[in-house]
Amino acid sequence: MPKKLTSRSEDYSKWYNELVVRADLAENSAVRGCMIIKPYGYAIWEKMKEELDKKFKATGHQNAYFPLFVPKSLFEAEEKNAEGFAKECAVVTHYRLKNNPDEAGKLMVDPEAKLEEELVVRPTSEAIIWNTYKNWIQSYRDLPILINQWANVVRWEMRTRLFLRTAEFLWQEGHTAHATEQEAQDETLLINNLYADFVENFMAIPVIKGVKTESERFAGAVDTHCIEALMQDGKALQAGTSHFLGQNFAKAFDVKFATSEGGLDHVWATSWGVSTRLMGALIMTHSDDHGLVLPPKLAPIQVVIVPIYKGKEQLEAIGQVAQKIKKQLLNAGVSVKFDDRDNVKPGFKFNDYELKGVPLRIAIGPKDLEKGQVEVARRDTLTKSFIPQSELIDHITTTLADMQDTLFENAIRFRDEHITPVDDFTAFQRVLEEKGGFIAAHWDGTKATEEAIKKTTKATIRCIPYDAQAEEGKCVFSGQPSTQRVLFAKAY
RNA sequence: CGGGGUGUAGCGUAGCCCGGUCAUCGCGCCUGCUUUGGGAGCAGGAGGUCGCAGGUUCGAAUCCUGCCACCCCGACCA
Repeated sequence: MPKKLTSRSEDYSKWYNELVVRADLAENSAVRGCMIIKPYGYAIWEKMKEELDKKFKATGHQNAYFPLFVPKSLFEAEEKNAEGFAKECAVVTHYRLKNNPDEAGKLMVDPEAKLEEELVVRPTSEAIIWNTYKNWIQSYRDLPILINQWANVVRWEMRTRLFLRTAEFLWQEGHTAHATEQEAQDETLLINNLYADFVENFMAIPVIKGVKTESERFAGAVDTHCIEALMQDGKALQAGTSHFLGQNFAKAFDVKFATSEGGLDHVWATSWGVSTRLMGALIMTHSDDHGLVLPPKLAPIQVVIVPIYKGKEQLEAIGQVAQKIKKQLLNAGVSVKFDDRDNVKPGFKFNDYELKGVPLRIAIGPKDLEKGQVEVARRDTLTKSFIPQSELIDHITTTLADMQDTLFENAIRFRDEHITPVDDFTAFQRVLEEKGGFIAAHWDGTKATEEAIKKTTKATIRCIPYDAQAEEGKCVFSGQPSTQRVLFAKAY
């Protein structure tokens, strides 16, 4: 755990924000609660998009795009969904500005240009998409529809935080329509497992797969499946969700299809999404006091080559070797940058690439040229070693693979050490206060208990894990009988 | 919307209690030379309506009033 994160959450907050800014990932925009994702940060997002897209397509999904604006009447069609998001909607009411007659050079909203019907800026796209699906679906032959869209959405949150909760954020949202309940249930599970696979094996962030309780469920869903991650400060982060929507939206938007048996039925639906929030998870899972640590699979730059030289002649000699190495690495499928900038010193570059989380750094100086070696530094362990140039490519590829595994293993170890089984409420509060992390405790299954625990401890039920084992016990709060443990935590 | 805090150069800050050559310092930026194996050194330089608007005073970054913005803690949330 980074040493700057050891005391109060306030320090963590400061550390996190500073890290984000200094690692050149993002900054706050002039627009309240919005975020400017800088090129280096966006490159990471693009790597994530690319990998997710591959997975979606491999499972039969297609990309499409739907409008940013949702007419209010459509938005309110599915009552629970509308109610759940109503408090955080940006709304377009006018379509024109005009010159302000009272103040030269200033504009005002033209009262003549009031929209007949307000447009909601999508906080999520179920409404506009289901209104469209209505026209696309007549027969069971039109099903399933398996569509994903990459988009921005707006949720007017009270308090925002870079990557974790911004007023506008980027995400993908999948919206599928199926002929049978079973098929929709299978889809929900398929995607939640796909998310888990992506987050664990690509981002090296361990997650717990599970189902949300009723009060944590997506507005309008029958069931919400999720993946929950644990951050270094002991708080949980919902990293992705996959919802089984039942026939709620089909009924709200009157989407019926002719079944193969000649009947008429409402279609079954799912929706699912992950967002730029995952980048927040990335930062808070792997980073240390030296900056970001990126798992090699999603690092935009996997290897950086830094020359150490005096004068042009040395730079040229080193440059030749560096270019050769660069070419070999590129051929081996490794992304490389040769940083021959002359206006900053090597020490500056070392620190800069550590801050940016570049997995491996190769330094080449005159001494190395003589010995036919290079210095290789590893970001995660901050260790250095000298490698003969002849063995370099092998060394790099195996080390990158090893880093990916090691980061994941370390994160799993941390996570597992922070899952604490607890059987009485005093211990519950103490563990939450002193240690943080997940608490595995019995729960009587009632909303009232969940509410009461949240009120007294700020901890919520993160999920009922898929792999929760049947076990007789008593609710940690009410003492009522319970059949399995659920996971509690303070969450972002 | 409740409670607390902060607004001084691109960023981070000193000064405010106790009004008067106080607009301080660091980072960054520009120019030049020297540097380059872990965030360079020296010299010179540019950059400010002290959040905004009133008020008190001979005089306000400093005191008073109002407003605005941001941050933190609650409620809400991917």
